[in-house]
Amino acid sequence: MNDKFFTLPKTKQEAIINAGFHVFSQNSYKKSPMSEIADAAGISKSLLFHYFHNKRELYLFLWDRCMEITTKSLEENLSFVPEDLFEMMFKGLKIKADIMRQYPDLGAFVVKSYYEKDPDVCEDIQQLIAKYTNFNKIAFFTSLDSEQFIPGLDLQMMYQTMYWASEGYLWEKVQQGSLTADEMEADFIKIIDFWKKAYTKRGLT
Amino acid sequence: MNDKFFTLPKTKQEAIINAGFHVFSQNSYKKSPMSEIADAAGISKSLLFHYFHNKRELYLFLWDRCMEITTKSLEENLSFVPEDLFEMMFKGLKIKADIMRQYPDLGAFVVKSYYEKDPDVCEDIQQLIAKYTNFNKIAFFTSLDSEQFIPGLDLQMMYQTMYWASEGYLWEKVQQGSLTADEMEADFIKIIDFWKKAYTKRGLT
DNA sequence: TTTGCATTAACCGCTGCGGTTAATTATTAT
DNA sequence: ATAATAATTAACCGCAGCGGTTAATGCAAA
Repeated sequence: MNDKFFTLPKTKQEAIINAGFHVFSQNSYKKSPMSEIADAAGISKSLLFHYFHNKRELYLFLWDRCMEITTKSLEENLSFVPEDLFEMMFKGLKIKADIMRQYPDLGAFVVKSYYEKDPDVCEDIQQLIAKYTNFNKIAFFTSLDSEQFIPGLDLQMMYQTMYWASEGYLWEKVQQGSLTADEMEADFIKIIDFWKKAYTKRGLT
Repeated sequence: MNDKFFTLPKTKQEAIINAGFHVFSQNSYKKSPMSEIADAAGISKSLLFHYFHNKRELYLFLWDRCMEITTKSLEENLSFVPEDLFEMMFKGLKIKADIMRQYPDLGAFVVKSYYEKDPDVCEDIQQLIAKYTNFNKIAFFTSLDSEQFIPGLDLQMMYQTMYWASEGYLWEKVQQGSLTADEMEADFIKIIDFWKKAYTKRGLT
């Protein structure tokens, strides 16, 4: 790729990146036109080809940025890991919200590219994916077998359903196209509070 | 459309329908080629155009079938509505599983077409959607303010998170492409059992 | 063998794609 | 002011793939 891309003002760089995330997350690789990305970024197609020599290069670059963005965010925010599961969960979702604030379609892009079949990029992605063990699993680092939960509760199932619920929530909001990170954070405070009350000993009454 | 379609053996009819659901659920309306649908159905493009005069017609027909399939399934399975919320929830998910068994991509097709923006079909879909108040809301018909739940529990939040979790579960499985209805049913038994234990008075201990 | 139907191959005009080239605009140096 | 240089785009190219049509096949019944 052309290094001049990095001399661009950060806002323009991110406009292009987000445009890429958006288009590639909505369509398959093959059916994601460079022209559409350029339009979404507010530049001409020619200029986009000036920075990235071809579509493949842009796509792979975007994937690389994904990893960079998320790992960096994790490093910054998980310098210390909360003991409490709910704290942990909330922190994880907050990180996700923060990323989403800046890169609204990054999450969808990751998922889409994860299942991309196009032979032009498929192998490269699969190769890079190995490193990208995402932060959904961080909760496992936290101790689960604590005294705080109501006795007899299936803790693994508890975590599983909580995870599914947050995914379902996100999916609903994304589909509606109305996911602001602020709203998300506010909702998750309520949701996690509900779980805490329902699942821990001193939660209710 | 050409009525000869209905004289086809049911298996072939459903092959075409499922092919349509599949392609239209993976791509936007505009980027869903008829040729791809024909291939997936195992027939030639010409023959597909013989049964459906144009793409729009096929698309609208598929939407119509969606409504038909789901409403019919609801009528058959909800002749009586269980009082218990968890029974209700399980029954709803079982219905969804049954449909998915026969039409694996129906659900995804509905969602995709719900948010379809193409002016060729957008208005028609939006018009038809009004009637299609889906069965996710049926749980509301069941009495929630029962004595069975542990006191102080936010029942609306409980239902909401349960709903999100089932959506998240389904999404995960669909993305993995590994959604067998049997596995799904077995999982839901376990999941709902967990909720029942956690949320009702006589659940644990 | 012929009729009639199911099915497809081949085709058509056109759009939109990835990518290039030449021209235009904006910026800087002199 | 002007020349030189860089940023940006309009116009273009060859081609693939689209929706849809037409003419040709295969094939069973009469």
